[in-house]
Amino acid sequence: MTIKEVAELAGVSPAAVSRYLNGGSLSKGKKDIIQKTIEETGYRPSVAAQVMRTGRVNQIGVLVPKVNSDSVSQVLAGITEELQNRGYMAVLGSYDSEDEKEINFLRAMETNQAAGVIVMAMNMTLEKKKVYESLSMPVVVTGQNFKGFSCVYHDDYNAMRQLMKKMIQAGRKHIAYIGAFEQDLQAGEARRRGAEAAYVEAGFEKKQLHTKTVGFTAEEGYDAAKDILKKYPDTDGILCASDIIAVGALQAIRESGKKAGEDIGIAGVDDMWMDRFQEIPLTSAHLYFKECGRRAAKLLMEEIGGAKRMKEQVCLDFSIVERGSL
Amino acid sequence: MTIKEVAELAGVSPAAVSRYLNGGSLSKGKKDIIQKTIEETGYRPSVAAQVMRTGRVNQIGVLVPKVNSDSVSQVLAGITEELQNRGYMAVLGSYDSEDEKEINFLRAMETNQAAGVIVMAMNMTLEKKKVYESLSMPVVVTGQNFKGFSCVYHDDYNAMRQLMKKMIQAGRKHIAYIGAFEQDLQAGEARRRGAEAAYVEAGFEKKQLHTKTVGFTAEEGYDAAKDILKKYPDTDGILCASDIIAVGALQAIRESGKKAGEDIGIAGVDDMWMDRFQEIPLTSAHLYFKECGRRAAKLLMEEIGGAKRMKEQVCLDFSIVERGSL
DNA sequence: CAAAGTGTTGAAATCCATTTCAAAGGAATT
DNA sequence: AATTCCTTTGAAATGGATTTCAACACTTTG
Repeated sequence: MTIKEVAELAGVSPAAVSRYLNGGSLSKGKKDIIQKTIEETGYRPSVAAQVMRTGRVNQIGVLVPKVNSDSVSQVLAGITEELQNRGYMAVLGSYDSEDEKEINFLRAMETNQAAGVIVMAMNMTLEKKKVYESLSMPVVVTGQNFKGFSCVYHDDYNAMRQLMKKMIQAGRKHIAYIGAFEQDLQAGEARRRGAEAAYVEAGFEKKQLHTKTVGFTAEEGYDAAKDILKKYPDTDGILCASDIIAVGALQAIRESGKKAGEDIGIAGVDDMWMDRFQEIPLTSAHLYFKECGRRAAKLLMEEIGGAKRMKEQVCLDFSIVERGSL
Repeated sequence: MTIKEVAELAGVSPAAVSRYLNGGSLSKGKKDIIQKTIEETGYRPSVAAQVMRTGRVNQIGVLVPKVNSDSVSQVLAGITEELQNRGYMAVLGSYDSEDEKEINFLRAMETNQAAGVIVMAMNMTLEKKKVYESLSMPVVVTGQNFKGFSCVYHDDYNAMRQLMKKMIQAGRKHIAYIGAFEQDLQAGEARRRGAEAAYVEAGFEKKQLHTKTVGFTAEEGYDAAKDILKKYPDTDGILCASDIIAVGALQAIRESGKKAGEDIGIAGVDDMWMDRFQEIPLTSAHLYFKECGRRAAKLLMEEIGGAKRMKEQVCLDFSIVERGSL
């Protein structure tokens, strides 16, 4: 079923049908007959032809790290929700620090004439930066502040700073920090700095803060905490860069015979659903992941619409959820 | 940069360039000059024009429930991985029991001329079934066995049957079952039947099995378990339709003053990463979610390639991971 | 040496909707 | 009645690739 056939059936020109679909000037009589014909035939215009002619596609490339964390899928959910509401679709690309694949995806999106791209936090190389800058479509970055692009990210620095502050307020003296690298490279960095800042602000010396940096898994959190507890038996507080890591650390604390929340304070970031179902409900910083995705999508829509001239850096708020594990 | 311009620069016809790109017959000399020209110009053919002409798009619609569980994103990861490897892209649609949106997405995929659709488990209404059957492209369903379509799903029935068997073997006599509805409607049903089957096979009477059915959240698992423990204080085993539910139930057990794994056996399904970090490591049935996604994508590719005539129902295996909570 | 077969080539048709342009009709103004 | 000004309309151009078809060059065969 093509526009031509519909036009013939309705006894009008294809141009008239096109105008009907796109809101051009048209007499009432023709409008009616065309509407009727379209309904009867179930005609839907060919997207390919439309793209061909107009050069506009209602698709957005979304580049996602393979890391299968809850936060990633929440951001993704936020993105798709917002895109869907605005009549756009998300085309998914996942990467796992394979730069080549990532670049291929971006290039593919470009030749697909996608309207834009949303990229979830990733480590940026110089080569990739060039590719991003060369893209002919707007780009929005989530999860980190990436100069030169619109971004939506969390206040990782202050979230962790606050947590550290609270932990110190809770009377902890010998604190360790288990940080995270991988993916959220920049976020991991910001969280570490936040922890250090509060630590130093409280009058401690920076070198007293035992720090370990691990991947985003409970296993590694477990190993790190085990190690810390062995090396520094007087540790009475463990701050983790994420709840996943904290869950691992909790296990290590448990095995050490000490009690989390009493002998050893602990906290993480992300406010995952299982936090309140830990033996000692886990204190955490709630980050608004879904909102992050939504905002990113909104920002992109604005850039696509041309309403926005300047890149915008959105730093999302957080809230500390105290559950007694400090 | 169009094919025409490239052709002119290379001193050949557009047809020759097209043949170069698509592997038609071409003399060595022309191949070389065309390759050189394409490299120099960075030409990439317009996807829209290709679709227009060939009617084929390397895009697959993927319909995902909004439920933000780990398993869903694992399946999704499997799907995108496989699709990407084969040069296809996933276009994401998420729904939340809003039939209309779901149907819209399918129709949109159809007019986009997507090569196929993968649908993650969902509850099927008669109206929707009609839509699915009317689609002009192949469909693969994951997470449930849906007559008339190719499917990849888990052996939910036997997974739960085995777990129940093991729980009974562990000496538990007063067992409760917390089932799940929502999304995986069929899977939830199969799991319940599996639990009941093993229960009856062991010589118990079906009505003795206290059953509750809840949503896919730890909160509801907690509430249900709390309720069960209050109503039936002699309960010594709780089998849960998912680990998420089990995590909630564990909390209820903890609060009741009893000890999981000793006073009360417990197990779930999904083998989530946090299972081994529970106070009492949680026994579970490992389901191969990523593989599920991969298989679904493979199946779809076969249908698209036309290699396959018959619909295929793939039932994936599972494996019980005993961790001592029974 | 003619005939048949093989492999290259480019011109032109095709896919389907949008948009420009000019024509035509009708209403309003002089 | 003549002119101007809208509005409505369809013919035709357009976008960028693929593919058919016929022509051509070159081998191979009889």
